[in-house]
Amino acid sequence: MTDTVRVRFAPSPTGYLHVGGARTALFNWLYARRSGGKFLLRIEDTDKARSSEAHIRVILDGLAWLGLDVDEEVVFQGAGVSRHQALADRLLDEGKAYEDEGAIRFRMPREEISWDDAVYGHIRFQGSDIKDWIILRSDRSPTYNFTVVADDIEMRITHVMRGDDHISNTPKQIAVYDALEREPPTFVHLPMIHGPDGKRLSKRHGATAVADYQQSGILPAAMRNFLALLGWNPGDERELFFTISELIEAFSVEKIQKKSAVFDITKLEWMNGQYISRTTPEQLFPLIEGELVDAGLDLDTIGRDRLLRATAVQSERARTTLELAHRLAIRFDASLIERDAKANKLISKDPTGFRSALSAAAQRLSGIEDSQWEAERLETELRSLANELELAPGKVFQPIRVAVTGNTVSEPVNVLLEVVGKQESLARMEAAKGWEPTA
RNA sequence: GCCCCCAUCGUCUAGCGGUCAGGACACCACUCUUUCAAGGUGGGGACAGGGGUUCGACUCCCCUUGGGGGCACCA
Repeated sequence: MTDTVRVRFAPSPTGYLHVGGARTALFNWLYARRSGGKFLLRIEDTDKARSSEAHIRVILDGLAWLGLDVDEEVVFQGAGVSRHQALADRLLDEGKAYEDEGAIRFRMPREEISWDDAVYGHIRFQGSDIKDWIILRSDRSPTYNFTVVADDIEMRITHVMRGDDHISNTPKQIAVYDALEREPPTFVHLPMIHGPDGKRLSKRHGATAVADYQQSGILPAAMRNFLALLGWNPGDERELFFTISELIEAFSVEKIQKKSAVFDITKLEWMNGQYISRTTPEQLFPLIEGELVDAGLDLDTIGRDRLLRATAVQSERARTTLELAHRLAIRFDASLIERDAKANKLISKDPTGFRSALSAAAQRLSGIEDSQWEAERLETELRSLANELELAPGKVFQPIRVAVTGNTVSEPVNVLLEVVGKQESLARMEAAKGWEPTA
């Protein structure tokens, strides 16, 4: 089966997995899965000074997090040095390269070099515009453009899918394929990812590492979906892919964009919120458990049922799991309450009304049996209370919300009260009566 | 400086000679509501400019402009 598609992702271990690299890896992986081929990983560790075990680990972890599984043993470029040297010596012997101050320099052909790029179409360079370049340094270490070709041949790579910043390296590499008398692979150049200012995405734009997004509460499925749509579209108006198989099935090289794309975090977060709201509390909970413990919650005491119930309630309105965890923590630990500006405004606007609403509500709610403390009953009680007091429902509900959460934003108040529990809710309402109105 | 690539709403994009230039995020209204979010409805918002080709250009060609990338004994 020499026809089997073989693609590779070939990052250098620089310490983090850049989202651009992650997108390149994803496209390679999708292409391999779509075509029944193999997705390989090659670590470009020839620059010893920049490589380390930990850096390699980061790449492996990032790919694993995104769900991109590698089909064969990971290849380390550094392991092929003697092969690279032998190949360079061969070109030297054949007169296709020459010695220059101890290094071996490749003789670029003068004629036109071109290829049919799967994304950009026909691209041509004049060989005469490209200087002869070093393939083996004077210390006999091979250089990038040479090892890439040697290793892609060795790994029997059929499609080289990589960032379009490599377009101008391609003629050099094709010349090496020719010199080695090997057929070049199909080149599939991918447009770059830019920051909001149109410049190449870099650290000064903020988070650029996959791990940053992992830590800020982005789900891998959302990240995958978002990255897939950066420079590619399925050919119809779908934007949300809830299963990985849907993505694989929809993927096609023909729909890859030529224009670079701006990384829009707001849209990523929107998409993440879509995924979160469609994820079950059982699946969500393990993702926030660590955060809750860090926040000081005693999860055993709270109990799994209440935690899952609270997770379900919050999952509808959180855009990241970090936000989800924070909202949850507040519901189980009053000390985490931070009154926001709108809450303060509500209090200072009518301190007396705020307190009397709380008093009346507390009195009414304290009469509910512990076993009856559930959303439906709570709503009934509060509505009839508002009715008796001849107050708009919001005049009763909103002070409770503020007292219990410190915010003017939350799940429906009756649900909130159920989640927080009777004793705790009443305690919070009592405590809030002592809050000083601030301007 | 030289070489290469790119060009539709602010952003991601559909469009592959004849469309009211469509969708999504964001934004603004309205709606729903017990607040917010979500949801629903509606709105503003784009073919960089100039030449051709054609009965007819967002679409094809050329130029200009703009943007990006590359020109190492880095990867």
